[in-house]
Amino acid sequence: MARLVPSEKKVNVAGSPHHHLRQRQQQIEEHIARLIQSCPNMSSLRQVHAHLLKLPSISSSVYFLSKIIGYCASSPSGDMAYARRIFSQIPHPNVFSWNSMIRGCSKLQNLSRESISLYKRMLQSGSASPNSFTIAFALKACSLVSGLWEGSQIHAHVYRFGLDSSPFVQTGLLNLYAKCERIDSARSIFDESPGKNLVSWSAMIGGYARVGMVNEALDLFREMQENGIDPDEVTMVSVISACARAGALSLGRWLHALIDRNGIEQDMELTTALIDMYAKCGSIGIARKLFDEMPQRDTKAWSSMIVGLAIHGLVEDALQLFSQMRESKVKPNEVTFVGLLSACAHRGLVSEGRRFWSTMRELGIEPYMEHYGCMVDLLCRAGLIEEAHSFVNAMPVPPNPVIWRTLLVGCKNRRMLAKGEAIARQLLELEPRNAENYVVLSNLYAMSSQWEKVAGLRKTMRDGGVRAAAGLSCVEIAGRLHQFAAGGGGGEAHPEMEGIRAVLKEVAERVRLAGHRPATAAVLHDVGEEEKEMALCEHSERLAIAYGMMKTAPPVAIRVVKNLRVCVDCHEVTKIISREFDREIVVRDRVRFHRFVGGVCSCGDFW
DNA sequence: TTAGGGTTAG
Repeated sequence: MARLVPSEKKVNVAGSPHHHLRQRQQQIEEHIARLIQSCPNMSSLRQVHAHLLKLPSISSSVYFLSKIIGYCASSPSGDMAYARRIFSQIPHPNVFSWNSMIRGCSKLQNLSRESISLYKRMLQSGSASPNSFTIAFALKACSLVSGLWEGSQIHAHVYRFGLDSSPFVQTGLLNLYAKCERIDSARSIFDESPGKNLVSWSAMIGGYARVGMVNEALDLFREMQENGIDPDEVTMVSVISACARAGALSLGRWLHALIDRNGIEQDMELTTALIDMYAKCGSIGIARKLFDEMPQRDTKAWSSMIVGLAIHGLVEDALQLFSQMRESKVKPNEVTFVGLLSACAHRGLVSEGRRFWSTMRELGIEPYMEHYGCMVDLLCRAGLIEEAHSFVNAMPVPPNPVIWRTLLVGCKNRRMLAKGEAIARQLLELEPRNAENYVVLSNLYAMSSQWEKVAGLRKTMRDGGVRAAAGLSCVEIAGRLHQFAAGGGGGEAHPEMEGIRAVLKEVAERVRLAGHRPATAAVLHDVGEEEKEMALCEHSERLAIAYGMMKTAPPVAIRVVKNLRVCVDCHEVTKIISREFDREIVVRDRVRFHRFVGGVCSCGDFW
């Protein structure tokens, strides 16, 4: 179109030849834009491109070529390789051409790096100055790859180019810092934004939810409404997922009611978040109902339901759901297989697990650390420690601490002292500051009555300033979360501790009469048997359960969320409580659910 | 041509 463009020096007066020329040019541009936008897919775009190439005055126009790049960048079927070829033919790209390239690459995880380097090239070339679009797209790319360093540089450019007042730029920066877990920086951007809108509030709430700052997310959600801003489906996804993490069922139910009351659209993302929330808060039945009623389900919807069933020990249902997923032609992804493999591990289904491993490879899904972790866990739980160890040694990527710790736990459970020590050496070399590693090894020593080694480990931890994480359990009573720390300690004691101790005493007596003998080996302290029994009785979940017994009556279920795994003794005792006191007790530990009814646990004592 | 959202081993 270059030949059609009038010289800037000439005056563009209405009625003059230049004015007509300009009008004609606009008509052509609009026609081309419509033609490109109406393309249903890439092949028809290619046809349009080929057709227009016959007109040399148009085919070399920056406007026309940029429109084609814009199509590739925004259409779901867009082909960025095609866009790249066209872009390379533009000698002097304008800001729109650069933006389209940066945008197209920023939308795809595997091209995010290219998006950032295009942004750098744009600055170096000096052919165009970035505008708010450029910055928004480049920041998006940085947030996708957690590129904090590159993002900070763009943050500096924002001031240099005077773009700091753009709400799109502000939200882009907020989101970048939130995705890079720099939540304080994100909050500063948020606090300093003069025109907060629904998008910025939602981005901040989502940032808190993602890093597990659940209370902050929920507080901000309330504050947003107090500021007269109504949440939409995107905001709700963030608060619902915060509830899922916290295990806050009644709050989650209240939010679900709010969605219905406000007529917020329940799209696929929101329904999936609700399914995940109900599953993680112990109401797997409601989760399943929501799933069954979905008009359409994508990979994430299927995966979240499979994972939900798996953490509830409903392994057969999870596997059956996977068959249905295959029948419905929805493609499983990496996460689906994490769910399936962990389901198999929790039920000891070794051959099924191996089969899924092969299926995954056949579908062209390359296993990553989580999948290896599941396989090691699967083999260890089935007692195949040697095979698990060989599997780890044959991994094409270096095993991470989780993998070694899984193996170590396997050794501990089978009381394999020598092998456990050897693995612990590798683990502690890789991760010397994680208290959990010492605790597992210490338990292995305690189970083998190696008290001197237990004492030695405790000294190493003390000298190195490594502190074990406190066991914490929450129980929700009338919509409020009450937290308990192991031993009743860890800060301020609960105001009703006296009553709780009385319940615990009664529980201990009934449990003893039921013939239970405490499994004291789970206690790592080098102390007498009686003290060990005492220590067990004050594990955080026992305090939480006792409080639940105190404050509620059957048939209300006692729902406990714990930050660590349940120990063998607590598991046994909770089974007995559920029978002797006729209480339904649902415990979510760090990994999965245990539902105790009538003296039986849903995990089948395999966890 | 712009911003915010759902599933992931122990």
